[in-house]
Amino acid sequence: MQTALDFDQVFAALADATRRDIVRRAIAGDEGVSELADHYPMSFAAVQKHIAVLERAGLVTKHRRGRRKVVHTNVAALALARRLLDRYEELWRGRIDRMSEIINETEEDRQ
Amino acid sequence: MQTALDFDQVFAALADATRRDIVRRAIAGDEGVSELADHYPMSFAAVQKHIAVLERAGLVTKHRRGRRKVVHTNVAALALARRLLDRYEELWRGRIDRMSEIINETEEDRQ
DNA sequence: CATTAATACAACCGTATGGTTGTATCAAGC
DNA sequence: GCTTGATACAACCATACGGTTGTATTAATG
Repeated sequence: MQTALDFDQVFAALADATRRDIVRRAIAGDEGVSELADHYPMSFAAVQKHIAVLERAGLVTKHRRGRRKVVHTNVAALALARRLLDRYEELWRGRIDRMSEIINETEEDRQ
Repeated sequence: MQTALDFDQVFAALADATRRDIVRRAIAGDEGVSELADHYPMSFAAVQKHIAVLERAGLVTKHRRGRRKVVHTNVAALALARRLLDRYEELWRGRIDRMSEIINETEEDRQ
């Protein structure tokens, strides 16, 4: 059920084009691991590992659906990552007064 | 002058707490490399390398200011990263019709 | 219940990453 | 123009990462 979201893991997971593409495809949430794997020019096991990275980061989840395991993007995790970037921008625009208090590595945020 | 923004590099750069903290501090844009380095429990060279990673990703720039080189966050790059996440969320909310056309790895976006 | 499609996991390999120390360059200031 | 504060860069090390192949587990289905 994923505890605290770890920005290190989230951003590291997003730092790979294949994984971002998996995230995008898994938004639809209708493909299993091997179906996803078919889209990429690498082994099934490699894609499986990519999905595992995304899963550990909390960006996707797997749900058994018949004999497959369907991969589903966790939009909440994406939203949290986006909000961190938002706050940097707000900081820049000067909307926030006390810099130090706001972003003290919000690693302890819960989703 | 930084050409195309590479999401791999941007997200990889953000996948480290020290670097995110540097990004945050460099929003103020008033600290040089060694001043930044003082905040972290690692060698000056290590921080220098972190800044180099951020610079290569286009997230910060350095400008000579007196005898120091002041580090300055490039908010535009942050905004582009945020926009990618935005689009995933929009995709999820079903606001966009033809999935395939929209996010085909927008790596070729210019800033 | 035996088969087999689908997924998981382990071992391995080359390269990248994050840190270190040491040396070199650069530009202010005396 | 020499000194020195500030930054850059190279070499090195341990560990993590992205890929491979091979084997094991799981659970629908005939």
